[in-house]
Amino acid sequence: MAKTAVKNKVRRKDRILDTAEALFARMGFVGVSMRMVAEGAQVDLALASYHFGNKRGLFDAVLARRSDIINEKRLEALRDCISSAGAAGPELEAIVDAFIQPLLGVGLEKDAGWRHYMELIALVNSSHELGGQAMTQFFDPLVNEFIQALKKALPGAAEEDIYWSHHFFSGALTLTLAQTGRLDNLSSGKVKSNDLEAAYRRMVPFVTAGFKALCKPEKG
Amino acid sequence: MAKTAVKNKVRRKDRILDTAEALFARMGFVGVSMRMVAEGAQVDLALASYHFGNKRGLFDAVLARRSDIINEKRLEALRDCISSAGAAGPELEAIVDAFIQPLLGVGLEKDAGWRHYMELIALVNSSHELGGQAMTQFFDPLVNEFIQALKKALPGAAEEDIYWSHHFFSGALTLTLAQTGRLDNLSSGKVKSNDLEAAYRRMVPFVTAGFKALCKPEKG
DNA sequence: GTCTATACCGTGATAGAC
DNA sequence: GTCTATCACGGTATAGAC
Repeated sequence: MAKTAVKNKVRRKDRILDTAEALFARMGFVGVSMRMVAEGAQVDLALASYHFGNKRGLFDAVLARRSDIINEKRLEALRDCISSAGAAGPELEAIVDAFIQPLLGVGLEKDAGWRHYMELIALVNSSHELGGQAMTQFFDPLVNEFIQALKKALPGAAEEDIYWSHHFFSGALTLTLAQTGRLDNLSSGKVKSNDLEAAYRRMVPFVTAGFKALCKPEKG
Repeated sequence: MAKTAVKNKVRRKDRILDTAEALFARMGFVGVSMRMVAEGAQVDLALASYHFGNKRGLFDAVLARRSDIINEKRLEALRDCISSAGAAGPELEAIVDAFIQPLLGVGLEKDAGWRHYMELIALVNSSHELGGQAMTQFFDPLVNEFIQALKKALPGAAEEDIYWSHHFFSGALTLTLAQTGRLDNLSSGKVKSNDLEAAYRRMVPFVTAGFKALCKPEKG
């Protein structure tokens, strides 16, 4: 039937995206071949090029698919904490929470697709080549919304201090998303780098205190 | 002369390392070919394999060369702040400073070689593939020294909290080392991601406050 | 939309001359 | 130590049948 054909078509396209996501996360853009993607997705080699134009088009499609989803959730969380706060705006801690809760606090890491996506974001954010381009494109429209809320919650703070604080926040978050296991080695197994719930609980107070210490009202 | 021959030999080996460092930093391990390294170093293709065994050997040699240098400086800074402190040990802030000052506070970014190396470390630390392996190998012996000092400066704190705090610290630091320009875009040019001195000044109070907020003495 | 087949080029590695 | 030459393989991309 037509229904089945359409369903099948979608399935293949999504299978290609899923496979590419997992491979890009583990081996980076250049480390992945179109052959590997096709094989993993159990699809013909030419099909990925047909759907996404070329390898870079596939890569961007992988990034865009879940950034749309996650940014919507984060924006919703931000709007929620703004609307439930008074006229003075939400507390700093609530803003910090809204930024990471949709990523770290909902068990996404149990889903293999999301886990691969998180690893990929970690890689991209720290890449001198892609970090200033792809992250700006896919995430910074959302980050700007958070920056506005942070400015309100930190009255009198220098803009530069807010941007740097958010940068440190971003570094802590994305390294966490990478789940490299380094922390397991370092702590002789006492801490698990894939325990995102534990990271989430601790990142909120850590980062909130950092913002408060750095973003004090300007003198004069 | 023999002198010149040896000098030339060393020069070539170092040229290979310098070129590989720059290329690995920008394109990652798989993104770089031995041919690109040879061409950049103006050296024959087979020479890199001769000196370093294979591509992975070259990569490890690149990582090891400067990690030895930088870790020695950091250890020296740590020992200095320990010996100038009293029996109670150094302040938390001094330990945090010792960890990043040799990297961020001495103008290393003006040297192209060091800049490439910093970009490379950023990439490796966030890589699910390499982060839990190469970083453990090349940096964690040093990190363990710092963890010991942190434990003394944060009496009664849970070990897990100290490890997580250091992890957030590491994320903030390595994203800074990447110098991706994302911060420039986000702030409309008000903040420059390659201004490591500005990052250094701000990271110390940010991270110190984070440690203090998270690593409080355990109850009961 | 899907697949077969293939063009064409770059890859890491090494054997062997000098 | 250095270089030439070469191997066997895997890379992206696409033309064209169905």
